[in-house]
Amino acid sequence: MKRVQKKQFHDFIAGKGLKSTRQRDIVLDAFLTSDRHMSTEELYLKVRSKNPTIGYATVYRTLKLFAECGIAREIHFGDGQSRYEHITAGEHHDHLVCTRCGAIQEFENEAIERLQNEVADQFGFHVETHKLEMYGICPKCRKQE
Amino acid sequence: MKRVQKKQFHDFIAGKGLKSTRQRDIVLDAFLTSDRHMSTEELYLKVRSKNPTIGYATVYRTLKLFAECGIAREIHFGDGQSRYEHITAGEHHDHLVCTRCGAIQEFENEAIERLQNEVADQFGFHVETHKLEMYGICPKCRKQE
DNA sequence: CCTCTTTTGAAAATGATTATCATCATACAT
DNA sequence: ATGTATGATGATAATCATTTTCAAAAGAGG
Repeated sequence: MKRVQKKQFHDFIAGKGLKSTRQRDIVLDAFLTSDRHMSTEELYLKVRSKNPTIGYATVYRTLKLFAECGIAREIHFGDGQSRYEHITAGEHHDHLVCTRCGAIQEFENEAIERLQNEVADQFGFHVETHKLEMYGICPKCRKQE
Repeated sequence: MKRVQKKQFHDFIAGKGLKSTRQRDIVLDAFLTSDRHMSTEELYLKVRSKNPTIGYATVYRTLKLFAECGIAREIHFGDGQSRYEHITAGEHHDHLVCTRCGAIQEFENEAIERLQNEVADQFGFHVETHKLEMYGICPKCRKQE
C-alpha cells in the first residue's frame, strides 16, 4: 500500500540523481504508516525502534525530501516542533487543535476556501498556500470538565 | 497616545504585585510606536537604539507580559522568529503574507469567521482562538516579475 | 533611609534544527 | 563481479532563537 507515494518519492530521487538508500526507505515506511501529524521527534523514535543506528540528521534530511517531492507538507502548531503531514493529491484541509490534549481534527470547507480567495483577490495577492487553524477544547475534554 | 494600552499594562503590573520599571516603560513605548508585526529581534534593536544597556532577556520577558495583560498577541509566520502584534479590543484580523518580500497585509472577514464557527460547532469544539494565514505574492512583487 | 522583593543584564543553558566531515554505500561503467 | 566516483550517513559540533541562572541593582512600602 501507499504505492503511489513510494513511486513518487523514488521517481523524485532518481530524477535528481540522488541515491536510493536503506535508510530513506525505512523513514519512508515509518512516515507512510504513521498518523497524519507526527512530529520529527516522534518519527525519529519510530524509526529508531526498527533500526537503532539511524541518526537524527538523516530523519530531518529525509523529511525535507518528502516535502520537496510533494508527499509531505511541513506544518507548525506553535509548540516549538515541526510536524509533517501527508499530502493527498488535490485535497486541502485545515485543523482544529485541542489546546488541552493536543488532539487534532481535520476538516475541509469549500465555502471558506472560496471566501479566502475572494479576499486575496481583493488585495491583489496571488495565494499559493494557506493555513487555517482553530485552537480550543475538543468534545472529549469538554466532557471531562 | 496609546494611553489605554499603557494603563492596561500598568494596572496589570500593579494588580500582580509586580514593579514598574524604567526598562518596561521603554519596551512598552517601543512596542506601542512600532508597526504591527515586529519580531522580537527588531524590537530589541529599536529598544537598544534608545537605551543600549537593556538586555535581550528583558525584551523577551516584557513581551510575554504584554501578551499576558492583553495588549499583545504572539504570532508565528514560519520563519524561525516570534512576533507580537497589537491587540485592538474586540477586533480580530488575519494575514496575507508575501513569500517574496515579507510584506504583511491584514484583513477581516466576518463571513469567514462565521463559517469557521459553524465548522467548529459541527465537530463539538469550543474554539478559543484561531489563525488564518495565506501565503503568496503581493501585488508589488507581482508587478516586478 | 531601610528592608524586602522583584528586576535586570550578562552569560550560560536549553531545545530544535543544521552543518561538518570522515567513513560508508550505491549506481554505474568496466 | 569489481572498481570507482559521488552521494549518503551518523556522530558530533555548530547555530539560532529563546529561557534560565544568579549576583548585583532598583522599586515599593514602611
